[in-house]
This record gives sequence, C-alpha cells and structure tokens, in this order.
Amino acid sequence: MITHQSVPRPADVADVRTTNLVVVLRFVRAHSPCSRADIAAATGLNKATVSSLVTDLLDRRLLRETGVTENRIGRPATMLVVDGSPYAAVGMEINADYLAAVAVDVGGRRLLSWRRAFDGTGGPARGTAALAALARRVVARLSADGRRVLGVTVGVPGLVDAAGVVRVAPNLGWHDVDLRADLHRALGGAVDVLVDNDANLGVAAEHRYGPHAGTPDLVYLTGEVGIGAGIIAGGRPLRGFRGYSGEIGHVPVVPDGPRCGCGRRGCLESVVGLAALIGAAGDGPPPTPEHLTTAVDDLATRAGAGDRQVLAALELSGTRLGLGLSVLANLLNPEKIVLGGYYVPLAPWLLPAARAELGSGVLAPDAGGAVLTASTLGHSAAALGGAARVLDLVDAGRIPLLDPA
Amino acid sequence: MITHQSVPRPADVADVRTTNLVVVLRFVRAHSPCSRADIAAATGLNKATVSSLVTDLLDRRLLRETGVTENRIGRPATMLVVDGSPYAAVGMEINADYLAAVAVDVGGRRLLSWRRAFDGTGGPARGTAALAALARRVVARLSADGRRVLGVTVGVPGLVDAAGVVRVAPNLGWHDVDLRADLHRALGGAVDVLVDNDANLGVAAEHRYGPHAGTPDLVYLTGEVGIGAGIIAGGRPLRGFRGYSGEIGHVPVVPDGPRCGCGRRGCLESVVGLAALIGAAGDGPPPTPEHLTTAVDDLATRAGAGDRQVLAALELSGTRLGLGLSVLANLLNPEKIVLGGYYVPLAPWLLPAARAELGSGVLAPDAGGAVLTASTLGHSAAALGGAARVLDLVDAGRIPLLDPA
DNA sequence: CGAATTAGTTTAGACTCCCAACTTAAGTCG
DNA sequence: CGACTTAAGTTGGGAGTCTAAACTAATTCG
Repeated sequence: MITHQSVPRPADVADVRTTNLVVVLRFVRAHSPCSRADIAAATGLNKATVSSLVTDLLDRRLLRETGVTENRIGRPATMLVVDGSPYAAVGMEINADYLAAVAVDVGGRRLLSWRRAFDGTGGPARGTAALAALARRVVARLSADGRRVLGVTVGVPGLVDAAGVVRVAPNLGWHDVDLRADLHRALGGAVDVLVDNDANLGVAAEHRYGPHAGTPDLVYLTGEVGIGAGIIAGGRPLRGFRGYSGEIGHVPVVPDGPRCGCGRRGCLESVVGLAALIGAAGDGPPPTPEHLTTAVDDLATRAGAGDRQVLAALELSGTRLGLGLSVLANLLNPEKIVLGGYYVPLAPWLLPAARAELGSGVLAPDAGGAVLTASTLGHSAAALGGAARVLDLVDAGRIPLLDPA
Repeated sequence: MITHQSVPRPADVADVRTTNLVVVLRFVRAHSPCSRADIAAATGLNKATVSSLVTDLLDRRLLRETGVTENRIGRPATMLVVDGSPYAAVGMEINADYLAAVAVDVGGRRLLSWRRAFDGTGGPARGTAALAALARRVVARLSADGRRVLGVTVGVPGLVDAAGVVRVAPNLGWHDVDLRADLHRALGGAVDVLVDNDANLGVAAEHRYGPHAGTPDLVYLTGEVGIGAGIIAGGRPLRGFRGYSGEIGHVPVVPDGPRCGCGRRGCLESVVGLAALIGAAGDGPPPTPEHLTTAVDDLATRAGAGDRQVLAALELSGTRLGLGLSVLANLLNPEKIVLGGYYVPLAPWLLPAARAELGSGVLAPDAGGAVLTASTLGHSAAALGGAARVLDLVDAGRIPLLDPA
C-alpha cells in the first residue's frame, strides 16, 4: 500500500525572502497606490525590510514608483504601484467551435485577446497543431514587444490529469492526448506550458478578475453543451485525486427525465445543458454545434420579447439548475456560484428561479450564504483564466527576474 | 463590497525553523526509527541543520533516541523515534445517546478512551454541562499523569461555524450554542477548545489513524440517523464559506421517493438513513432512538443468517448509497470514501452494490480512482478525530515546549 | 526659521541554513 | 593487532534574512 504520509518540503532563508516579496507585491496590488510606510504598518514587516523588498521588486520592474507624493504634514511618501509590464502570461482555450488566446502582463493589464472560429472536432493532431501555431504567434508578438513570457496555460473541455494529459474530451473527440508535452515541444521548450480543464480555468478567471475576486470558496459553472464546475475551496483549486473534480453534469434532477449520455435519466446536463435548453423552447430540430450561439441569441431575443413558451422553459430550467446547484452547495458550501458560457445571455430569465430553488434546497440557513450570479467576464473566460493561472504561479513564489539586458 | 484580496502573513527566520522542525518530526513519524543521516538524505536538509533540529526536538521530548544502533560498516547511527509522551491531545463527542472522550499523546498513542450513555436531547445547558464535567475529568486525569494538555476538540452532530458556535444540531435540539466559549470557560481558560462537526472529525480521524492515513483526497460518511460527509481535499479539510460543507444527505436518489424532512422526495438521507434502512427491512414500527444500535445489530444478524428480505433491502440501499456517492465523487474526485457509524456493521452487504453503482455512476474512468471502504476505527471515531485535530495543529507549526520543570 | 512629524535608510545584531573540515565509532583486511 | 575504510554526527565560518534603533530627509506648522 502506498502511504501518502509525505513530508512537506523543508524551508530555508531564501523562502522567507520569497514569501515576503509576495506579501509586498500582493499588498501593493490590493492597496495601490501606497507607500513603503503603509506596507510596513499593514503587514507588520519592519520598515527596513520593506525598503529592501521594495528595492528588489523595483529592480525586477514588478513595482513602479509613481513619484506622486501626498500632501500632508511630515516627509512626503513615494507612492508605489504594480508594474509587471516586462512579463506576460498567456492563456488559451480550445473548444468545439473556436480557439482563443489572451495575454496579460503581471500587473494584470490585458495585452491581447484573440479569438478565431475553428472546427475543434477535426482530431487531436489538427487541434494541437492549430493551438501550437496560435501559441507561437502569441509568443512571437509578445517577445517582439520586449516582454518575457512566463507561461502558457491551455483550457480544454474535458478531463485533464495532473500531468497535462487530456484523458477524454468528448466534444473534441480526444483521448489521451499529451497536449502539454506537444505544446511545450512546439514552443521550443522555452516556455512553461500547463493544461487544465476549462471549468477550472473559468473559476481561476473569476477568482482573479471577477467582481468577487479573491473569494476563497468560489464555484464557476460552464454553460456549454456539457456542464462542468470549476471549484476553488479554501482559496485553492479543488482538483481531486486525479484532477477530475467538478463533474456536476450528472446530478439527477428530474425523476424519470430524458435519458442522458451517461445511461441514467434526468441528469442535470441532459435537462439544462444547452441542447436541452434550446430543445425545451421547442422550435424544430436541435441546432447543429456551429449554430448554438445563434440559437442562444435567438432564445434570449424571444425571452426578451415576452415569448410565453420560452419564458416558461427558461424558468423551469432555472429551477432545475438551482436544484442541481443546491446539491453542490450542500456539499461545498461556496460563497459565490458564477454561471458562465451560454448561461450568461440567458441569466436574466434563469437566475430568479435558480436562486429560489437554491435557497430552499440548501440545508444550511440562507443557502449557507451562497450567492448565485452570472459571469461578467465575457467570452474566452477560460483563456483569461489560463493567464490567471500563470499569474497564480507568481503569487505562489515564482517571482520573475528581469533578463540582464 | 468586501474584497477578499487578503495578503498572506509575512514570514521570518523563525518560521523557517518551525517549518523544518515539523519536517523532521513528520519524517521520523513516517519512517521511524531512523537516524539523523537518514533525515538529512531524505529531506535535503543539511546534516548540521538536522542535528540542530533533532537536538531541539529531543529537548522538547517530541523525539527520543532509542540508543539502538545498526550493525554495518561505518559509525553506527543513533536511531530516533517519536516520543511526545509529555503532551496530550483530547477529543470529545456528544451525540443523541452518548458522550465520548479520547486522549492521545503527540506520538499518537491512545491514552484513554471513555464512553458513557447520555441523553443528548436534554437541551444545550445540560449537554454543555455534561461535556464540561467530562472534559474537566479528562484534563485532571492527564494532568495528574504529568501530561500537558495541548487542546480539546469537541464533535457535534450539526452545523458548526468557524467560531465554534453550534448553529443547528437537530438531533440534540440545539440552536446557536456557543459551545467553544462555554467549554473554554469551564476549563478555566487554560486549554484551547475547538468545536467541529462530527463528520469533519470523522474524516480527521481517518486521515490520521485510518488504514489510508494521509490520503489527501478523502471523504468520510457518517452513518447515523442523518448522513453527513467530512471532506479532506488537497490534504486540507474542506469547510466552505461558513463551515457548512458536507451536507450530502439531500442528494436526490429515488425519483418520487418518500418525503424527506427537507420537503423534497427521495433524498439520500430519507432513503438510506438509518431509520430508512431499518424500516426497509420491514419489521414493525421504527425503533426509538435508544434502540437503534440493537436494531442495527439485529439487521446484521439477520443478514448474516441469509434473511432474503433483509439482504434485498440492504442491496437496494447499497445501490442508492452508491448513487448518492457517485454524485459526490463526480464533484470531488476523492481517492477514498470511508463509511462510518452504523454503516460499518452493515458494510458487508451494503458495499458490493454501492461499489458497483459508484463505478458506473462516475463519469471519470474507473470511478476517478475512488475506492469505497468501511471504517475500521470503531466507535467514537469523531472523538478520535477531535484528538487528531489537535495534533494537526502541531503539524501546522504549533510545536509544544516542555514546561520548565 | 526652528520644531514637529512622518518617510525612508543605515548600521549593528540575532538567527537560520549551508558548506567544509573535523571528530567519532564502527567494520575490514593484511 | 593495527592501519585503512566507511559512515554518523559535530564544529566553525560564511551568507542571507529580519529586526531594532539611530540616523537622515523632506515637508508642514507656528
């Protein structure tokens, strides 16, 4: 029997430095602009230590002095803000019908945001090649701008294990694709590559850029053909034993409902997945994958126009979604649940019923505090989350150093 | 809007020492007996550093030299084992029909294990008083033995918030009882007191003392009148926003099943909770709370004797339990799921069907690796977990110091 | 213009880990 | 039996970190 009684990594004095560099960096990010004295007072670090840390971060161009000083008694303070512009983090996303890439600098500023239509169902070889080509272009562009690329994270709609191998991606038709190694090779081995599930990256994006950024118990729900949850619990991503957490699509919500791909009946996904949503509105045959966006827009338009059938279908779907989410909320007690993907345009009609059901279905009073909202991050949330994931590495202690130029 | 963008605590050189003391302590615990040289080789710490750390731990009597040396070429090694006997951790448990207390030393050795019948439904005042009296006796006994009590953790069947206030404990009839403060006061303010949900402590016990100790993604299921899950994810307890995680009892598993206390139909708890289990075996009126243990024993006896009705009922219950667990496993992807409480004696008949259903109900291949077993910790698992929780504090860096005697 | 106030730097000291040399205590072998 | 080999553990010096206290710097107040 394998014993998991692993021993944590020892620490040394350099780790103290790293920890405190991150403390200062995060403090400035959260309280920008601020002075060295502010940092010392708030963190408890000594003034001298703060000065030393700040000098280090200025050298790395992770901070910048705004020169601006305040106007009150005593010596004026030099204000600090986050810079980070010499470093870039890249996030990418492959889906059944598009590729996306987003780059941000370490200060969090959006550097580029590309999106192109793409038939993701053409097999892993073509998908990987397209991703690699896009990644190379992004990296080349960023390098040309003089930025160092700290890493690339790719989001995939499917099960991804800890090593970055895509185990199953039903909508892409992928099995056991070692995307991480392939991309790493395609980028000349020069850039760190991570691969993760799109829901996990969605929640990473919300955790860094959403209106509730920093919420330590956060859930993000992808609203695509399939439904997946990205979970942050206790401030850290919840990945599970093999990285397969968040498969909420098969919670039973409708007794004797329609048969689901998993073999059971009335699963959340088969009832409030996108196909079901469109089907429930009841106009003819289900749309082909390429026309899902149009179909959703159409649905939203009809709902906005007061179409009774659509309104009723969306309300019912909201209730069922809320039921599924109540199961999740009972298990995880999240603070925020964010709906993403195609749920966003339909949120005005889904949310009221979903919230009501969530409130009544959670055992803890007041739904355990859980608040249900729709994402405001727009399209390519997973790609944005990929970039966020790279920035998380910085926050975890991988403080980048400027090339000796 | 409250921003959660909190900044982590700064580190200093003393934290390095603490971290490394824990590294050495945990290494010895996992690889006892071992030499200083073994520790240095395995952890990467310098020999000199290890010597210094070990000296410190010997002074605190957290380690002990066994004097025993090996028999091979080169200077013989002084072997080290965990001591910890001067320090005691206490766990307690209150339930509808009993009180329990367990004490262990920091080496993990069981010091005492008390259990007494008690009517927990007599209201919070009587329950708190009884717990306090028991705690005082335990602490007095340990002190008389010359042990320093590091802390007491109490398990309660209900929702407990982060401050140790029991929000709701249905089976005890408690609401908003500040048990932590009450007990802390009753113990003269001299001992740290923690309060937690019994399922959370059950999983803490399994995580430290179970056959799969150390498994970072572990779930424990209480099998009492209610069903609750204690969750460890990524090596840390999953508590959720307000500490209300693990409420698995209301996953819908039987379409149009019996009405549950929560108002819906076919909830896991109403279908495979203890009352339902006994009811499904079909002999007369449901037993009163005091006779549940007897009723379960009777069920096990009849199943062992081959009673068709009981066997069929248990198999069906196992299937439904497996269905509920598959929802949990899809969301959390645990490595081990341990059944506790009254499920243990019934496990031989519940497990096969539950495992089959779990295997087919989880989307990830091979149930995502999840293995379902019955607890081997016996009664008072929550109390044992309470003691484990106190020891977790040591592992988190609260290294105890011997009183200057 | 000097006192008060606040920001930030310098310097000395304590603590930690690491490295290299050393001491200690065995077994090995001629 | 004694020199050699092997391995465990200790000692002393060095580098890096934080802290405290003294110091310098820049501004407002009176």
